[in-house]
Amino acid sequence: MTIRSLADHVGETVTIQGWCYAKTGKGKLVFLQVRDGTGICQAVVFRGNVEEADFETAKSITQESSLIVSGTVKADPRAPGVPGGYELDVQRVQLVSLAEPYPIQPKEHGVEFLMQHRHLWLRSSRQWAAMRVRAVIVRAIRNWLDDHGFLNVDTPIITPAAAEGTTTLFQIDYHGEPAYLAQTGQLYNEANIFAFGKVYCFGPTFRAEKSKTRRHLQEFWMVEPEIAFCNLEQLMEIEEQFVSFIVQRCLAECEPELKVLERDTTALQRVVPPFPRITYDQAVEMVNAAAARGELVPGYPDPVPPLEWGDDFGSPHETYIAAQFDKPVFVHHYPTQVKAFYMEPEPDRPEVCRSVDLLAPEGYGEITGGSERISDPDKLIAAIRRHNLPLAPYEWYIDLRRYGSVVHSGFGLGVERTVAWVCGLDHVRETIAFPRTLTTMRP
RNA sequence: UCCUCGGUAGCUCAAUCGGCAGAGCAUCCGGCUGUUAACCGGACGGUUGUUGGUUCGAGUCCAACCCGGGGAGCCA
Repeated sequence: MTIRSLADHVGETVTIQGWCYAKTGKGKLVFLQVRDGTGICQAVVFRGNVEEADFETAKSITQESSLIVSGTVKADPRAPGVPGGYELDVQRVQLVSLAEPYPIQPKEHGVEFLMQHRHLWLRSSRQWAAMRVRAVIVRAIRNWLDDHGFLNVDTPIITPAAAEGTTTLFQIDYHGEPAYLAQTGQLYNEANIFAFGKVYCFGPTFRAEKSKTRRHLQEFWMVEPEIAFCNLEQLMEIEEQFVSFIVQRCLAECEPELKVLERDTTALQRVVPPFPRITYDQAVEMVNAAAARGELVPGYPDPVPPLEWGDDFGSPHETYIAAQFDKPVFVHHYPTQVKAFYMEPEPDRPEVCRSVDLLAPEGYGEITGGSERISDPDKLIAAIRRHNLPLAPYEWYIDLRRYGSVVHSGFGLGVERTVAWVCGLDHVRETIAFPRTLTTMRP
């Protein structure tokens, strides 16, 4: 019997095993908020309805003590909880283990304190809700890809030097040879599509960036689909279907969780195809027009900074652009010089490339980044040289263009940013059970 | 790396001009039949991040360092 399904058992006598989330009392009444992992339910212990010993037990129970309660399920609009509206009229209370004084109280705490108690903080309702939404998002990701002909082929986490500069890579010792934790599985994905057509990898990735913002973790999860016989326009169609499915699945399955998180779901209901598409050129114009008017960036104290054509967007630019739309927005055809070497330049305008980022609304930033990949071996070799990268480590990658090359595209979606956006959380550290931030590795 | 804000009781915070270290919550004891972060009464609780300096006197002023929050750059 789970609290999640309490509504289906009104009038029945049920047993719940869980933990005491909170307790209040009033003389001959004790109200226990009981958690069982699926929700929170109020258990009402009235002195006249239980054995004297059980009433004394209920009175003595401390926050987070483990317990087993039996009682009759009653619908009562006064009953708090998740989903709420139902409570237990208790007949039996059994203490399993009395908890020592619990450090986390149902009130405001500082970030540092909560992070030090992450192993306990996870029990709090908002953290519980976010982890459950994350699990639904992960399942939706896999379901959609599996149902649309993508084969899950995971890529290595230990990788040799990519030669793109190792400052943002975590180095490890590979039997005497330096190796690095993967930042992406994309190059391997490109090998895999030639064997399987459509693939995705899904796993943790690592960035040793000195980033200390609400959007950054040192270790984060990314799903990277890659598709053979797919150009940039087709890629955007796939992305909008994929992202919309994820969001709609959360709306369908996570109503209690989103309520706990106090998420305004009307913004999420709008997330259906098609998403608006603008070019980098148009985005620069928008930004510079706003800068000329001295417009403020939502959430920032400063006006929109102006931009030179050819510069990559900063966070304030992305936030401003995304705020002009009430859905995620595609920005495509970035300058070739600011993007990775493997992105296909536009044939009749090589200063821009066939790349696309998807910016989430409400300041959650870039949630996907993708592109059409260079499919001609000579163009790829030229691009590698232009970026001053050594050819030797990329020989296998160039090979992919030598043996049956095709137009192909792919993208990566950051799980934590997606969870933060869907949940309306203001920091990605709350979207993963044990976040690795610039300053926190414990617990 | 840079900018910015902060560090006082287990937690969240206060302390006026540099002049006795204070509350609420939590915990413990007592009371209450509808509580929602309950309420009422009582008790317990301090190396003011560290080191040095100025001063009759420093939580408060100065210097250096440590730790944390927010942001920039970079990125998903």
